[in-house]
Amino acid sequence: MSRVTIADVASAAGVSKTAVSFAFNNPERLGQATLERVLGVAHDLGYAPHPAARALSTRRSGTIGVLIPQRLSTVFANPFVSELIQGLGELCEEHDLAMLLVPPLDGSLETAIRHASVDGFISLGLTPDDRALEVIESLGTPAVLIDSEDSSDHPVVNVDDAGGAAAAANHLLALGHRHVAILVLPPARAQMGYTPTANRRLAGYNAAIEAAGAAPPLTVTAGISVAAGMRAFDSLPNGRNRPTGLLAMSDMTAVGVLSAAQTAGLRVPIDLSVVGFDDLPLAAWTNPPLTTVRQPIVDKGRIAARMLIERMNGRAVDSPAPLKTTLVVRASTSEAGNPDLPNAGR
Amino acid sequence: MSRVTIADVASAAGVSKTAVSFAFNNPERLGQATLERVLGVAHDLGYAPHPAARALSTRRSGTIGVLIPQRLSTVFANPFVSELIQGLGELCEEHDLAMLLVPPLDGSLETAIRHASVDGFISLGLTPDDRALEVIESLGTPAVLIDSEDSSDHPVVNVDDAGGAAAAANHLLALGHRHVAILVLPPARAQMGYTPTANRRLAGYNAAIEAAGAAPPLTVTAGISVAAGMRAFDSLPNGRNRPTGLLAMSDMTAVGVLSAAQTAGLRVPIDLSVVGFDDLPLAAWTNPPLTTVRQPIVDKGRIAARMLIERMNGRAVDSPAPLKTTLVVRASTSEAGNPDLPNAGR
DNA sequence: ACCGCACGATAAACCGCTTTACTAAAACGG
DNA sequence: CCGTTTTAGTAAAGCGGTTTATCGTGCGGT
Repeated sequence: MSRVTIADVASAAGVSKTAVSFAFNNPERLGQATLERVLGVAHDLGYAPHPAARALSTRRSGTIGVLIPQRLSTVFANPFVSELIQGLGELCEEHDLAMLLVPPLDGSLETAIRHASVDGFISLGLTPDDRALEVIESLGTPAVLIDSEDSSDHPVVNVDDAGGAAAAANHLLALGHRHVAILVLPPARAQMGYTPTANRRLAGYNAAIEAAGAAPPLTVTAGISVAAGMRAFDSLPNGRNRPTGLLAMSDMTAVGVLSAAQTAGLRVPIDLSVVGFDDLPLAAWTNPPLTTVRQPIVDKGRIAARMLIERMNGRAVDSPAPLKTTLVVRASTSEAGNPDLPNAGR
Repeated sequence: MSRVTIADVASAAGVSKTAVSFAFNNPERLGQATLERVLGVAHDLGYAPHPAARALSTRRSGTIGVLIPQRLSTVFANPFVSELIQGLGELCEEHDLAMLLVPPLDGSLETAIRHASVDGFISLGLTPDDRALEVIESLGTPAVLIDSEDSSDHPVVNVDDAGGAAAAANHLLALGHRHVAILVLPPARAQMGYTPTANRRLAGYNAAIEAAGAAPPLTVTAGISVAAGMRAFDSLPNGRNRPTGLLAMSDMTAVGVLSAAQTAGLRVPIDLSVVGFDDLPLAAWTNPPLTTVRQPIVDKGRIAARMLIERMNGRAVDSPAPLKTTLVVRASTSEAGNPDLPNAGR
């Protein structure tokens, strides 16, 4: 019942293990006749080299690891990750690589990293000083960071978060909104500051608002989920103090706001304008369709994977310029209503 | 620069490799003093056993493989997979397992399977006679099938597709729809028949329609994507031959229909009722919110993972009864309009 | 007839860890 | 005080491949 090994093939074909190995990895070193015979026997026996043995001896696993900063069930609730994986996946398939999801192992991403048999890591949203990255460093495994800060150690692929955020804020400001609230992303991992991404977006929002001379915005922390968006909406001040425009750092959060606002009896966008971030596919189908900042998530994955593969092949790469973000105006934003009119009740 | 190995730790601690190994895997076989010393040295050196070496020698990789029947970019465009991964992920984290995504390797799932270093496989939507499963068989790796047919070889976790489909069809019929079309899922892999899932749902729809004595439904093949849904809608007969009710086998397809129908000037649900399948989270936010058949996707993942882990530990498990599906009525369905009235144009 | 050289194939070391004997020393029982 | 367990630790044999260095052989050249 046990797996057919290289020795089985060798003896069945009447050659040495070396010959079998060469048949697969170095065919030109074998005579035509034996090559075919070995390959034939191997195929008949259904032989395939044991991945772990191969990995041990070649020091290559043919796998890239994707560091999941939180529990899989929370991270995969955000379609952002799916998009990213589509991009990463494209390159993986192109290069015959498998993809290992690496979530924290009993709470520790560091130990998970140590246990992962991969040739390279993609990290999502970790600050360059995260302990996890030190471990990767000490392992000598190449890595590419997505949504991080420029770091001397690893190349980073980012988008123009600040620019996108500013565009979103300016959009609301141009529509006459003067009372705006920001829904800021929580830290990726416990007891750390905002993620680099959140910081840049926050800066972008604030800069635009300040430049317009509007009131400093209210900021509320809201996770990346519909439920978090609903909670965030509910925690907003009510009545005439309620902001007329909301800047969410994630489409999922924005969807939650949409939903909570409407069940509270508000009309979107008439009573409340909301703009998201990401432009996930679902942003086009929400009710109303979501105005949001588009970032090229799939590209991000593609580019990061391409860079990682380069690094895995020993070539140096440097971080590309931040990818463009663009505001996509749909139907969740409109002119600010007259704040003196009574709003629909809650 | 090279990785710190067990020999390094051994010599640094003045013991044998065996002792170091015992320190981690068999602590009780070491004296208190040496145990602590070894552990200390190992920690200081940042030692972690090489995963491949460990896997080779223990014949365990601490990883489960998820067979992706198509390209990652197409499969992950369907939030269904994200949900499933959330379920699988919960159990993986609980049992300290990593998760390897295994898409076809140059077009062949079989070779991808051979190259995957995993302790077990989860398969999505493969028929029990798929060649891929034979390979798994020959490897002696345990597997659990999701959305397949009962098979003597592997346990299967399914939902009550037929029941759900019948409920959906009956819903439309009860609303007076007599002219209904079915959007059936395409085969999972080239040159194969419908997926087991598609077959069961089709049977459920047809049984209900037949029982109601309604006209045999038009069936159109439509992939699981918004674009496919849009195409499917466009391919429908126009004018008074256009069905008044649509049964989609996936929420994504249904969303595409929603969108295409509305841009064609139809009002949903007045001119066209559509019901999806899955009850993905996004079904609640579409415009209008989608009537759909709910299946417990996350549970499916959880249960499948639990079963696989049991099997990996040598215990036999048998397939559970199909999980319940329930119709969730939202706003994309309503009474059939009078077919004699002119419909809004296309 | 001899030398040198491709060519084809192989033996053996190695990758880094686990685990099965096996041994030396210490504890124990009578 | 001696034989018998226990305890603490080790040497060495795998696990299943890859790869370097080596070895026959048949062949062309002079």
